[in-house]
Amino acid sequence: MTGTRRGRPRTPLLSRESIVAATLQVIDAEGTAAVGMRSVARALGVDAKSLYNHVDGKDGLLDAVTEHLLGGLDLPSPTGDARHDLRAIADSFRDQALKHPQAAPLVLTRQLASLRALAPVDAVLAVLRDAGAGTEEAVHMLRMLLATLIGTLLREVSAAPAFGSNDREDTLAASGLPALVDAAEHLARFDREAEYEYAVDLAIGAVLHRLG
Amino acid sequence: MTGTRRGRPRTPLLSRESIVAATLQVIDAEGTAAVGMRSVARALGVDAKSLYNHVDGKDGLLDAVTEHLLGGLDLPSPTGDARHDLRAIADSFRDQALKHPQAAPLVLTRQLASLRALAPVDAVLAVLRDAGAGTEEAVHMLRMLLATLIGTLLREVSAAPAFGSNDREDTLAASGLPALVDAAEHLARFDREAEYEYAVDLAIGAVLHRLG
DNA sequence: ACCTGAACACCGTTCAAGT
DNA sequence: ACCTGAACACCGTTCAAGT
Repeated sequence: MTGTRRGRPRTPLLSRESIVAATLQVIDAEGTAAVGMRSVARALGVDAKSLYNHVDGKDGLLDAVTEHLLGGLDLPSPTGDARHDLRAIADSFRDQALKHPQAAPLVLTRQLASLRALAPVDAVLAVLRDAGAGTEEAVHMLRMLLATLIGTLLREVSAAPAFGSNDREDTLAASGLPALVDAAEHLARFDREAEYEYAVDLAIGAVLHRLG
Repeated sequence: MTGTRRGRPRTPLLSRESIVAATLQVIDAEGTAAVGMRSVARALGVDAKSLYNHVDGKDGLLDAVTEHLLGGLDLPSPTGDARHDLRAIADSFRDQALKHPQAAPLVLTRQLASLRALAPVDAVLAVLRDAGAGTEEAVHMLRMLLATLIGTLLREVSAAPAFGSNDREDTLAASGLPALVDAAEHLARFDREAEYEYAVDLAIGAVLHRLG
């Protein structure tokens, strides 16, 4: 008979959150390439196959991490000054991405069919609408700003060509390309903060200028 | 004794170029994820280990492909009109990336310490200098334009969030986020060509506007 | 409900051979 | 010089068991 159950319920060893946390540990310590069912399970002192009870394979694991990171965004409350508000949203995006620089490519490249991803989109659209953009125009502007931000952050976490951080000045100077030789000194330098500010301010300025 | 050699020299089965070509075949047919020493070797009718005679492991294989694609860029000759020239350079970059859409993330994210990557950089700097930018300013502008272009193209080949191609209009409308509900109709549409033009023109316009 | 043992079909890579 | 056989240390994943 299937009557009363015996034995303690035994609290589970794993949870979605503990798995996500362990994955971030692995990423911070050894990079995205080191993430695997086995390495994450090892960090939890458990067998790799156990993860399948909480997460939908390796791809689902990475989705869970991406969703967790997007959920950690803390969006600023709007002040009414469009330039300031757009910049503040971009900053909060960047802050969150740089908390786990090695994990940033996940947030910046994985497309998630999740409501988590939509809050920042809504925030940007709201600011643009308040600044006088039509709905269609606001969507174009959102996408342009997002492209610039993503391109900039990918470069900042070394997941996109920087032209500078890698190439040594003497290599550039020896290239024989005239404009490049001229600029070698500046190409060889790369100040992440300054480059971020320049790119994002220019993009935001362009959008606001178009709004008149 | 080590005298005269006997037997025909036998022309090699493989070459760096044939390997790169086979890799592109695999990528076009099954995507970057399907690239492996074994799958590429299979496409060539050869053993996986043979590739090591021509290419430095899997990473070297991907570098070779990236370098090949960058080498295929055909840069336009400058006309003296900065807006037109910058746009033409961006277009040639995009054309090359879209020849193998599945391979595009390679060119857009791998950083290559190769002279091949420097020709387009020189071209952009030359146009900016001619338009009156100082060397340091030109480098900042180059990097901003590159970030926008890379972000845009990554999205175009579905390697970055698009907010639209994936999310269905009804999902967006049901999100409860007011600005997003308002724009749901436009967010659900995504015209690659139009979005590319909007983003790149806005970025180029911003740079030229700053140059006065 | 949650964890694991056995098992499967994969990987990239080295190194000593073969021609 | 170039290709391969044998071998190694890895992967992700399924499924039937155990508690």
